[in-house]
Amino acid sequence: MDIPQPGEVRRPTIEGVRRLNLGRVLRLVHATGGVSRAVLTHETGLNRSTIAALVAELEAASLVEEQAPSVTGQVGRPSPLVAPGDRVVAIAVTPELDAVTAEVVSLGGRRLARVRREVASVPTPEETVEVTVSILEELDHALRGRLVAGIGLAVPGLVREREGLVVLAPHLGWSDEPIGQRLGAATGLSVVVSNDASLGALAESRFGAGRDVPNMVYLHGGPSGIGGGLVLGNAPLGGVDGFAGEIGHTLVVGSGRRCDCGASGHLDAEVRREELFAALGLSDAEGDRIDEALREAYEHGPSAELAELVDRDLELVAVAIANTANVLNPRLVVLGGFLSALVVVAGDRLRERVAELALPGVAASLAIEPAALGPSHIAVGAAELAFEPLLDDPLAFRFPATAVS
Amino acid sequence: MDIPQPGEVRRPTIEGVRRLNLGRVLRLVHATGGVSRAVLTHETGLNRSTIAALVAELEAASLVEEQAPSVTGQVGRPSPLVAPGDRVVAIAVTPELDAVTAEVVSLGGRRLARVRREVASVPTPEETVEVTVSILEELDHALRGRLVAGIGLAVPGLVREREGLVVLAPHLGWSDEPIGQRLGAATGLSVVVSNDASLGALAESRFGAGRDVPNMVYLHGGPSGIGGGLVLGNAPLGGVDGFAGEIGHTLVVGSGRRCDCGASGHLDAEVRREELFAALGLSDAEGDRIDEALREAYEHGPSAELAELVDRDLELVAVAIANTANVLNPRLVVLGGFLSALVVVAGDRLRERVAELALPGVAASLAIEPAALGPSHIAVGAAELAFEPLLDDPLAFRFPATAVS
DNA sequence: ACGAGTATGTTTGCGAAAGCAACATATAGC
DNA sequence: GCTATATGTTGCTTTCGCAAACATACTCGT
Repeated sequence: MDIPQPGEVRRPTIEGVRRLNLGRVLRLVHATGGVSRAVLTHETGLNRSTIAALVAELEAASLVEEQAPSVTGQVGRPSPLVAPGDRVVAIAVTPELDAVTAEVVSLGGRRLARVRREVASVPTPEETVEVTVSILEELDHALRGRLVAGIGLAVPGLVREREGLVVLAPHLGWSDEPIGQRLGAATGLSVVVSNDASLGALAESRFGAGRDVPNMVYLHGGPSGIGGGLVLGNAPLGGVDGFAGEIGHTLVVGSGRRCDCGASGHLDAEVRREELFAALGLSDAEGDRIDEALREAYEHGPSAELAELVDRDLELVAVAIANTANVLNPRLVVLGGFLSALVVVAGDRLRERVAELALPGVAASLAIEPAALGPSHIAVGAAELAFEPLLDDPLAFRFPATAVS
Repeated sequence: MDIPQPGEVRRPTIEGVRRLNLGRVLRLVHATGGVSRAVLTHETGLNRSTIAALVAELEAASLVEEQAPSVTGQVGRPSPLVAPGDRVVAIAVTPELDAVTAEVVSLGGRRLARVRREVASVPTPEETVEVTVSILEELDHALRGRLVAGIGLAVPGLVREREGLVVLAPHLGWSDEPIGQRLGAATGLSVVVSNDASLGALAESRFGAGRDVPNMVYLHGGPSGIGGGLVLGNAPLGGVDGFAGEIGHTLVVGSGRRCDCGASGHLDAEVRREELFAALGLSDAEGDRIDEALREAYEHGPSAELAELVDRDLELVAVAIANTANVLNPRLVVLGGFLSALVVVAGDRLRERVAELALPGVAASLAIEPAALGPSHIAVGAAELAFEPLLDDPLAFRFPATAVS
């Protein structure tokens, strides 16, 4: 249920080593979607015989499957492919203003099913639980015989991760909702709750633009404002309560507009999705088309109004990135949601401004990229979080009985 | 030589477990300055017999010493005290505008010797190396027979830690100086170089206000401006190059004064030590008396000019803290240098303003405290950093031959 | 002063886990 | 079909931490 905090020391007994190694192997299989045993050997630095034993143990637990070696054309005995077990899945739930969506994601990251259930009005926590349960019943056939590692719930707002508590989600109108507990009780599954942008960060870090980059900052522009997430040293940084990453609430202009949080001049208040959508003539529902629409507008020469808005947004985002980069010295900043559109049409100008605003050394090793994953990346991150306890200690993990047929 | 990055996995072999446990024990002995074997047993969760073996191994390497049990008045057989070996030391070097200081710090944190050598003009890297070598010769008697773990060099500026390279230290007039390498060659010792505020953060985290607080932000107001350091998950966060923590270069007012770094409105440009010193009638050399002087001024009622300056500084520091806290969600912010004086005279107002400016959840779990260590805490942090490789892998560590008599 | 109770140190044997070496096997290249 | 190469497989060895039994030194109560 917990995200392992960096610095939390695993019990350093001999069995602890086994658990660690099992976790490392399963993590590699999960991250790659399937690797040869030879690669596992090289990647972990462990002995051939040890890897064989570890894989056998994971296979006995149906967490991985060994498959015939693929034809590689390489010299030497072919190494069998170790693939994620297709019975193991996690469920990602995303409540939005007009719908609740649940997706079934397999170990290895394949999306097996997706059900979006529209709701008449902004869903309450109770409705979210109800709808989720109902979707799970609908998905019964797809889940029969599967091992469900848990549910990951992505909420646009402040979430106290340890307790599964939504402290404040202004756009959903939720406050102090112990939704993790409720959804857990209703489904019999273990539930992890997190901020949507933090989950986007996790997804981009593991499968997207941040692959192989250990120190990354993610900025997400969503319908409910600008959020962010941090991945430092390959681990998601949650902070004390799991609130970390709220880069939207950084001062970017003096005496600026009033922010929802009470302060003024925050990025979240100054750079608004609605404004960009209005300037482009896009409706709210066409959120996924923003990259394309903005690029088209720029190909034909943007209107003066649009150009001015983009320039202003760019400048303010540059300030926020420079501030954050000076504090964290990351290798990469990834922009997602409607912010990725800004990088697509004017990435070089953004990079230029950040280079001017950030400390020279910091700017020199900083890359700025648009998100590589599609709009469903938040679900991927939510599933990822739900898989985490399993990946940390594969054999100790107990799948809930209800989900096993 | 490297700071271990969180997420860097130690080779998980069986000998790796031993190394890890030896490190944990030595770290505990170092952090406490001496503990009973019984406490080590409870603290590590290891078996009595295991602890006995580990301590014996560390003792054989003269890293620790077992001493007669102290009279405790407790039931049961008394447990022998495990103290840091008094032969093991690190050397902290701090070049300043008008002097170079070297201190000998023993494992366990006791300061054994301190030599401050004044220089006529701001020391160049070459002079710093020369003076350090000369101080070490002077300290020869104190170092005879000791095991010197290494040198920690604290520099006010941007330091690429991995390479021991000072990228830019404006106040010393250094840029792109590979001082780590040079000082290493001149002394035959391994040298680690870091930013002074980052080292202050490390010291406060291990021995000061941040004891037992895993997530901490440190803000240091020194003669060369405002720097900072981060300790997250008990580990110092350096970022990609070791530049992380530059909270002084965060936007706190729109269209403000020009900062040395080229941007405007940064905390470092807006809150100046000189201004506070001038308002208090303090000379630059009386830096250590600032807490006292400001408190005295406030006891007698501050002048209108002073009160206005403090209020302004307070407000700007509050903005920087709120921004940083929203991004990192730490448990504690520690203010050092002249900034600690602000907390001492007006801590409650500062806390109040931060509570208004930061997100409610973030502010709720945030404490703001003045630094608990004296002005020499940067040296303590530098020694700490020099000890790090030894604490990480005690038996693999090889002391340089030159220092062993 | 002496025994009971308690916490800890010490010794010994055991089990778990990873490494290693020798052998077996499957591929590419000639 | 032979050789070189890379990998899987098997059995043995080493390291390490743990548990249990015993030894030791202290407090407390009588």
